[in-house]
Amino acid sequence: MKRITANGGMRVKDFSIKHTFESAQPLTFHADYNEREGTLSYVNYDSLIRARFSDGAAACRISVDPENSTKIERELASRFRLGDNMDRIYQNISTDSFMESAIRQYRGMRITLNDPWETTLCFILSQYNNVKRIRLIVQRFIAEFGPEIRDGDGIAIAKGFPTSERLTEYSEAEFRKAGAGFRARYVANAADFCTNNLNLHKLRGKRYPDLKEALMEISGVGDKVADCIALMGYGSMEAFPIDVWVKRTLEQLYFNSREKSVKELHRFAEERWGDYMGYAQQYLFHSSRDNNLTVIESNSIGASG
DNA sequence: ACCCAGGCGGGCG
DNA sequence: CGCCCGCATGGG
Repeated sequence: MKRITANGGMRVKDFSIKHTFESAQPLTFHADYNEREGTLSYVNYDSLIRARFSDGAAACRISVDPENSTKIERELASRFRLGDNMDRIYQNISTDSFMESAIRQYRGMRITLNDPWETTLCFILSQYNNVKRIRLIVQRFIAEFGPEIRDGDGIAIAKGFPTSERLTEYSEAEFRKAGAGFRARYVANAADFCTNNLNLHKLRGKRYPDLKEALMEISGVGDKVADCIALMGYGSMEAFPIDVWVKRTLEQLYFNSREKSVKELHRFAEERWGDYMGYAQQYLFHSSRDNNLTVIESNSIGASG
């Protein structure tokens, strides 16, 4: 699955940087990806991670700076879950023609594994919001509240993701000015709570139900956001975040467009996709959203043209 | 102009 | 438990 080649690069089967980056995960909100060049850069804690990717039918080729290739490759392997057994995952979530075509269209899209606080902040900002604007706000947070990242000579090269501790030094009004809107209060509460009351790193290793319960103690983190944090901040594959897109799609595909409660949909997902429901959710979410956006765009082009 | 977005807390019955 | 409401703000 992962092979080290002679020049130090990696080849990874069933991995697509494009589909992963575009699937509205925390990385999407703050990383810088140039599709034409195949370059990705983002800050992980205090270091700037840069890599070049080329998606291919057989595998994705990844090359990094040989200087500290071991460290960067370890970070990429963790962040993109390069160790996942995609054959087994695809086999388990290919339950019907919709899932089969989603896998065909977005093959290689991975669930990412991100820092728990980074994930928490991103998804608090995501509520009742759209992807483009979430990205805008997250990037403002980094620019205005994030730490300066410096190279070996002390020269500033980037800004990093602001820790909860750092954010306690700013006020709700400042978060509002950065575009957080009504979520500004949740951000202020969460930053304080996760700095003084709840150590997110100590939740690692907790079972999914306990993890979710603990996360929901944070004001501004409800059922859906807690599932997002469990999935993308802790790697709990039993988490199945149900947002407006997933809800609509599940109802249309499997319930003849009849309204179902989130609780019923959770039960349905657990029964249908079991241990890999988190992955099933990401393919449902991304394919329904991406195809819908494509339709809207082509419609508006046709109407205005 | 109107509608929507990876929802949540709070108030109500 | 379920239902309903307000919420800030940029883009289609």
